This record gives sequence, structure tokens and C-alpha cells, in this order.
Amino acid sequence: MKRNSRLSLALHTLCHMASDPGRVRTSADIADHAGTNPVVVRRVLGKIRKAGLLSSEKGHAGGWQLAKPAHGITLADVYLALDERLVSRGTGDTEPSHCHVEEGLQTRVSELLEDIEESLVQRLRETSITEIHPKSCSYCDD
Amino acid sequence: MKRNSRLSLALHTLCHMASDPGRVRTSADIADHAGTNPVVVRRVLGKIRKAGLLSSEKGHAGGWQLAKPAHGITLADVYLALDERLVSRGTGDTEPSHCHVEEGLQTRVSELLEDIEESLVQRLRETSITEIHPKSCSYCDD
DNA sequence: AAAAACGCAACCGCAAACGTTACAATTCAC
DNA sequence: GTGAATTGTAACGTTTGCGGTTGCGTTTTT
Repeated sequence: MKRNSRLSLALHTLCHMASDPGRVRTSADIADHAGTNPVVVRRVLGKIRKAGLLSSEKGHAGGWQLAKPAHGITLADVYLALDERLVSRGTGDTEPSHCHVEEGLQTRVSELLEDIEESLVQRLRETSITEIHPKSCSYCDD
Repeated sequence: MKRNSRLSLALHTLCHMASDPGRVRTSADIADHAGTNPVVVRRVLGKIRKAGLLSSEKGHAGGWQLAKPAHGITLADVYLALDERLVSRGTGDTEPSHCHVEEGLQTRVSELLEDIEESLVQRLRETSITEIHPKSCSYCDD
């Protein structure tokens, strides 16, 4: 897999599911399609499930499917479910500075990045996963 | 330093410079203020310089300063100068798949992320570095 | 009981990035 | 000229994040 793999993998999988919501898929199936590993798939989809977008069933004939209508799932839902925080990254430790301006500036920069992050999420909220639809393919049983 | 350090460091530094454009600062000064290392500073600011936003002078009394008016420098300029590509990350190798749909989908997801990246840059273009101004501080000579 | 599937923890290996040291090149003061 | 100050760059170590992998327990169906 390559960069931004988690988001990419999640969108990839959700798009497949949106095109055939009834079908239950195993992590092995998904991993094959995405060119990765079942455990990685379960790791990523686990977060999506915790956000309520997917459901999974254990045991024989178990697997994954959408937990709600695809048209109601936006890119923001997926992004937030994965806790990506591409731009802001909650700074966590604000190391104290010897200078008032420094601390103020540090805070300002953080706030700014936080704003940008919010803009990004707003943008993501405008697109549903149903809008990622490649043309159908007669060679695949998707 | 913490996450997203390059962008953070660059904004931090440029903001300082915007508030006193005449002053020449050494990488050691900047590193002190930012709580990092002169070499790291030179690494990051080097990219900014290549984009034409900063100039640097070697030798005694050398250092860094803005290469153009601060109000004309946007966050997008800085972001692009650093070649961050937070969301899309030019996939590079598009591993061929056994399935037409997979390749189409892969492409679609990449295009989508590319769009999002573009939206992000558009958002960044709306803010100038002069808009990151903490209140002045009588304890510091900034 | 066996097979199929998830859930999870533990590890390996790799790549990116920061931190640091070292050194050459350049510029200014004297 | 000599020396100090500063950038530019290369090299190396360390840390961190993450994908990949293995292993094992749990659950469900047959």
C-alpha cells in the first residue's frame, strides 16, 4: 500500500459496499481487492465500525457491511472516524516558553491550523461515498 | 518539536518576520525562539527561500529575511513551498490490478483526494501570514 | 467437532523526520 | 590577511508511525 493508505483503503471499501449494500464481505476479500492484508483491513474498518458506519459479524459466514444507507455517509464521516487530523494534529504538549509572545504565537498558529482542519472537514462533508462510482465492470462480480 | 513541525515552524518564523520586516535573523535566533535546532531551521527555511518568499545572506551579519512584502504571502505559498501535500500525496506507483473496476476505483479515489487537496490549498490562499499576529509583548525584542 | 470469521496483542521492518555533529564556503570587522 | 560569524550541506543516530505478519482466543455456523 502507499501513502494515506488508511483513508484510501476505507474509501475504497465503502465505495464497493455502496454499490452492493446487501453483500457481506470478509476482511480477506477486502484485503485481496485492496492489495493488502486482512488484519490491516480489520484494523482500519474497526475504527469505521466504532463510528457506526459499518457492522461486522463474527463466525462462519460473518463479515462486513454498511450499517446505514450509503447516501448518508460523507467523506467527513470517514475522515473523522479514522481520526486522521491531517493538518492540525492536536499539539498535545504545549511546551512553556520563556517569552509571552512565543506562547501567544504558538497558540495562534495552533488555532489557525485548527481552523484549516475545520475547513477541510466542511469540504469533506459535501461529498457522499455514493459519489465515488467507477463504471461497472463485466469481468468482476462486484 | 511536535507534529506538523515544518509547517508550524515556517508559519511561526514568517509571522515573526512579518511583524518586523527590516530585521535580519540568524538561524540560531530562530531556532531558539522555535525551540529547535539551527540546522533544522535552515532545512525548512531553505525550501521557503527556493520558493522566493525568503532571502538569506551568508557570512558575518548574515541571516534571513522576507524576500517580498508580507501581506502578499499566503498560507498556500508556504504550504506549497514545503511541498507538504497533506491529503493527496501523489500516489506515484499505481500498481496494476487484476480487475478493471479496481483500477478505475483506485483512480477515482486518487482524483477525489486530489480535489480535496486543491480545496485545501484554495482555503489556504485566503489567509495571509500578516493575519497571524499575537499581541505585542514588552518583554521581548520581537 | 471442525471450519470460518472477527478481535486483538505482539512483534518485525521500513521509511520519514527531527536532532546533532562536522565541515566547507562566504562575508564582514579589524 | 586573520578570525569570527553565518549559511549550506552531508552524514549519522534516534525516534516515531505504520504496514505487514503471526499467533491465539472467541464466536458462529454446519
